[in-house]
Amino acid sequence: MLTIGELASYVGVTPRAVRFYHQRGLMPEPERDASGYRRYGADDVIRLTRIAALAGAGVPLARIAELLEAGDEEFARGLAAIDADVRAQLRRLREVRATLRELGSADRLALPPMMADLVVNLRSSGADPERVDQYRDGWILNRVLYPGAMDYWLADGAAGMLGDPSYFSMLVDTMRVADLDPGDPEVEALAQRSAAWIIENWEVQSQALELDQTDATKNRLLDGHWRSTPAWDHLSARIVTLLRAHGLDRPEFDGVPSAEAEA
Amino acid sequence: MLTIGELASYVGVTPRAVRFYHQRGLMPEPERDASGYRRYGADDVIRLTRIAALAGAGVPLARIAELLEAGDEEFARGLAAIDADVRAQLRRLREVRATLRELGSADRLALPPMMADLVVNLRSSGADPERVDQYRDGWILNRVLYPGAMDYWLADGAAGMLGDPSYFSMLVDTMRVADLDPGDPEVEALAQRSAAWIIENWEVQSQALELDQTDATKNRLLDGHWRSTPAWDHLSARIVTLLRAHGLDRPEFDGVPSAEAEA
DNA sequence: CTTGACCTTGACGCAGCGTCAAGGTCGCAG
DNA sequence: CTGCGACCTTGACGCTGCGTCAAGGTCAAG
Repeated sequence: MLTIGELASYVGVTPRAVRFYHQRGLMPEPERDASGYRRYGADDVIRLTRIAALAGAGVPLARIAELLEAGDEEFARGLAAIDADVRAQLRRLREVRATLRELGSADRLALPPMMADLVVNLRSSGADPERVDQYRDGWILNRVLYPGAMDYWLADGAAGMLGDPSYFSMLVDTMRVADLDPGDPEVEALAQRSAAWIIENWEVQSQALELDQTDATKNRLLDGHWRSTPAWDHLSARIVTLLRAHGLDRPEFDGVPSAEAEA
Repeated sequence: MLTIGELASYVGVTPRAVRFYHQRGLMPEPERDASGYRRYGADDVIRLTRIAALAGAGVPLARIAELLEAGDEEFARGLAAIDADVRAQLRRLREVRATLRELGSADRLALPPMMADLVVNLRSSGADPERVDQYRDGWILNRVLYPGAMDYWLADGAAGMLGDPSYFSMLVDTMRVADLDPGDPEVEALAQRSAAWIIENWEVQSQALELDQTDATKNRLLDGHWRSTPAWDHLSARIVTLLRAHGLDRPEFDGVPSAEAEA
């Protein structure tokens, strides 16, 4: 007759695991000797071996209990179900790996690759790192709040728009003017270029925004994120003004303080 | 400003998860409004998004905290470590799947395929199911107690021995005689055939047993497992006698009651 | 004013054991 | 005979990442 330690070591598990299996009803409690030690026989070795084989394959203990009592076909069906489970886990992990690769760096975290590329390029263009962080976070925010718009935008227009060198150069300039005086002529020049670019791409831009329910709370969050320097406030106010003068408007613009109110 | 439920739903997690992240220090506790509700802003949305992205990739929360504070290279190194981790999990799961396939049915559980095949064939040969169970369990026991012997045996001799039709026919007969009278001539005939077969394969058999330390406790377990009917007891006693008469012996034989003692 | 949907803190539950803690036992060496 | 170290016993807490009550307060709409 074996003690619990011997039993466990033969099968390759720990005594604690064996006691746990008793508690869960996977194995019957064996008889005790005079001093209260558990004493095991050949049957217990066999049963524990079968349990360990299933547990090692990742089968949940509750299911092991059923499987060991089940007939052969039921056993096979149970295993098939477990295999399907394992396959699902494998798929999950593979996706996770893909995600991890996509992440690659902090700038890629939570952003689709195309956006992330833009952020990375912007950073290496010598722009103020904190502004780049802010730009990146703005996209994250946008994506979370208006995922439909982002998807549409990426699928339909981004290849052309985000790859456009003139967009990138606008971006670099936008980063640069953040800390200038709002009245600086560079700010006004950038507002003109930006408005022109938006007008050119108006269709794609506004269509995208139709896909999600725009919502005052969300817009306030986005506005709040961008409103950080006087130059940027002025810039966005000017752009809105220019667009409206061109007959283009969006409900979202209402949150932006008008250039007139500033003065 | 957002409530915890809004924040959570935007990012796609539950309020409970957000509170948990606070507790673990992944996110700072935000300010409360007049009635004690947590109020969140854009920064919180961004941070939570980044957290959720990492958590969704299976990164342990403790590590997420470090990663979010880390610089870009450290971030990349951290991700590489996590990726290695995920790869290890993938390997594990793939092994598990292989094991599951190998299991296939209750008879294959905890047995190498070759043994399992034998058991399956034996079962379909019409042998008494309970005897087949006992035979199968005997192999499981053997494998657990003397794994070295099993490995050697399978690698070196099993292909020839276990595939041998005469071994299989012996096996079928062994199942059949279990409930006969020990004095039945069939039992004696089987003993003769079995002894002859063992003598023929003596080298492989005894070499295998040298690989593990044979141990009285283990042998008692094995003996106890087989000693179940008078006919089988007699059968094994006769086989041992015949082998010894041929000059072949093993320490393990000592546990088997001699045919003379029976009489 | 009443609902119903949120919010608050606090606590337990889940899987599968690992890991003390505090005490009793076994077997062997001195 | 006595120690000593390696076992055994039960009981209880710890780990991960939240889910899920419970018991109460709050908010917005009808």
